Amino acid sequence: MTDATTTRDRILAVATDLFTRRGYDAVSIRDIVAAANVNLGAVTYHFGSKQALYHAAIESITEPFARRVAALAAAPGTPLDRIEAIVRGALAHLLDNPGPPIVLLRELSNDRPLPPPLAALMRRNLGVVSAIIAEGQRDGTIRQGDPALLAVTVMSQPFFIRAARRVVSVALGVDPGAADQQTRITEHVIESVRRSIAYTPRVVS
Amino acid sequence: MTDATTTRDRILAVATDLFTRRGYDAVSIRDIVAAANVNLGAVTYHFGSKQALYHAAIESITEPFARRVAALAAAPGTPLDRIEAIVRGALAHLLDNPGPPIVLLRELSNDRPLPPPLAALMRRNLGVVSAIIAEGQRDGTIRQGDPALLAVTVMSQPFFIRAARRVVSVALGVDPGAADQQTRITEHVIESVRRSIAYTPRVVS
DNA sequence: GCGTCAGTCATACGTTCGTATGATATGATA
DNA sequence: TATCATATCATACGAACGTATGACTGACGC
Repeated sequence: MTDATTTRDRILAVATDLFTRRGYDAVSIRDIVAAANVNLGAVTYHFGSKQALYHAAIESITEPFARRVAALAAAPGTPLDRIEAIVRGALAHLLDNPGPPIVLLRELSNDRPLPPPLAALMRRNLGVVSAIIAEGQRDGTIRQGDPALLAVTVMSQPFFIRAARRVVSVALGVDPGAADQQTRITEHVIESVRRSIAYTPRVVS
Repeated sequence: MTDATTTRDRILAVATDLFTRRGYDAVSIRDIVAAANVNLGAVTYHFGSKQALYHAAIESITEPFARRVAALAAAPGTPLDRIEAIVRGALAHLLDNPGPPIVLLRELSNDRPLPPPLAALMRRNLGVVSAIIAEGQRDGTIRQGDPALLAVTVMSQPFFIRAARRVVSVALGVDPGAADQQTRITEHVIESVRRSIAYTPRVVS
């Protein structure tokens, strides 16, 4: 079962899974090579070090996500619609691939420098979203405010909802992984995001 | 300088700081006792184990935060005003005490069971907020929707903004620790939260 | 004065860690 | 067939880990 790919690929796949679920420090090279059924020396040989493997794992997680967001941002539509499409797409992606939010939040919560692939992901996504927001502000469909801060508010929702799945689970008292729950959560997030950034003549006093 | 308190208290203070900044696995008992200027055996003696010390550290972080939120929730005012006061108070607290969001997000991002004091914090805060939201829904000032999900949306904002300080810093291109930035960020969060939960006759199409 | 006992201390135990080393196997090229 | 780079393998190394142990210290009640 583990022999379908090359040693290098198997290591990367296993490492991505373990690092995501447990974090860098809680995963040893020996854990990885055991799960991948390869020799202890293979990680050093193929990646150079544990840290280099970690960065490669992050890269393999963040790249598809950033590509998807970029594609949605480039689609036609009004700024608000494109934001909604991005949030919807991001949430869908993250519900299937919990890697990015989990790793990002974990890395944001310690003092070590942000791994380069993660910093790149942030810059790409926030840049894309805040450009759309600025566009919406110019045509009057999005409320005033710092586009960068608004972008953080927008993108934080899918990230937080997914990373804090266990919070949501406690809050709802049900399993948030069920399909109908996912739909409910998605619609809730979309509605909240739209409300928090759309232009409205007046907010209820 | 480190002799002002008892050995036990010094260990707890140092451990809280280190665990918060680096995470459980990245901090060794030897790190802690060195920083606290106490003997290696002191942690085992006073707390029993590294894990027990970790839980004590979490407790010391979350307790004041939960107390503050509970106090704000019990103050008089309309539901929306109390929500705003809670968000404002939570943000102020978290800007000075980054412990709770950092540790919470880190713990949410791995497979291990949530440490009991953290689970308790979540339940207390989300319970308090969703009760206020339900009250606001009954008197028509807060929009319809699952109170628990709305509570997550509300409380996620101060947590995320604080935990993702480095995201905000990248997004804004400035140091978010500066006082004027903090004010800007606070007002932004308040506005976003109010918009996302307040009842409005109609959202802009 | 003298046990008693909570607290502190140096040190040791067994384990696991990341990485290094050198031998062996494999497969394409000549 | 001989050569040679690539890959895999079993081990070894020194360091750091959490925890255990037993000796020492000093204040207190008797």
